[in-house]
Amino acid sequence: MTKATADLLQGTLDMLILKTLSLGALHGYGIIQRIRQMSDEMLTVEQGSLYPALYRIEQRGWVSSDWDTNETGRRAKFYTLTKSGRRQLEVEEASWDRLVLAVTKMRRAT
Amino acid sequence: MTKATADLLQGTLDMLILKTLSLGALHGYGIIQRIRQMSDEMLTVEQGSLYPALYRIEQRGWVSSDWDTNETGRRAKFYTLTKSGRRQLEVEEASWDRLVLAVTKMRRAT
DNA sequence: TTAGAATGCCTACCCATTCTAGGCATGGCC
DNA sequence: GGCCATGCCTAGAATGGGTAGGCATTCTAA
Repeated sequence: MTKATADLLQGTLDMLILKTLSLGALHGYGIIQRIRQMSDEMLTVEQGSLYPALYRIEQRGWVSSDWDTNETGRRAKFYTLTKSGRRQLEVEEASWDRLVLAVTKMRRAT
Repeated sequence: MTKATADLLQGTLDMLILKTLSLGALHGYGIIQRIRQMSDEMLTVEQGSLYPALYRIEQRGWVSSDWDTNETGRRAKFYTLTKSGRRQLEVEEASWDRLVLAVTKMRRAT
């Protein structure tokens, strides 16, 4: 049984959430869908991973949330990236790049 | 206090170990050094991460080990990549590539 | 010569994060 | 009415990397 999507590596989810929100405020369920489509269906985030992650991220001040109504008239909790969240996104992208670079070096080594 | 090296993402260590051993058998302490130098000092694996990882990896049949003597005459436990380990390395490199690709797509998305 | 650094292996415990597997409510559609 | 999609949430398991020790041997510098 081949999985359609790879498991995330631990530590990447925050970056993906912050990146998603950097394109505009969104509610949890929508974040999952947006990550799927932005990654061409390669990444799937489980609800059981997302909601605790959102909680953590909000505690750290990287997002703020408000209950609102979406375009179809349903209540949903919208998350907005804060200034500090935007900085955090840069930090996480930088260390992601750093790791990818390091692994690339390793892969090339002989 | 800035860290000289980033923490690894959970799930990358096995790949790094297997990759290192794909260049030739080596003992634990040497694996740590080789990972450091192959990554241009960007990656540091702690002993407390490495030895349990080697144990796991050996249990899974990806490496085999033998006590031997190194070039300086000291006893050390040398790990050798098995056939199955070589396949596993390919698998892990493929899913690493897949993840990097997916994240790259996400980063480019608007 | 002797202290300490480097080499070498190992373990117990901590900690963070993701996944599995549920639960619940509402709304749209057949 | 029944089912699926949308929407939020939680408890607990599993994973795996880090911290912080312990131990023995060899090399090196004061």
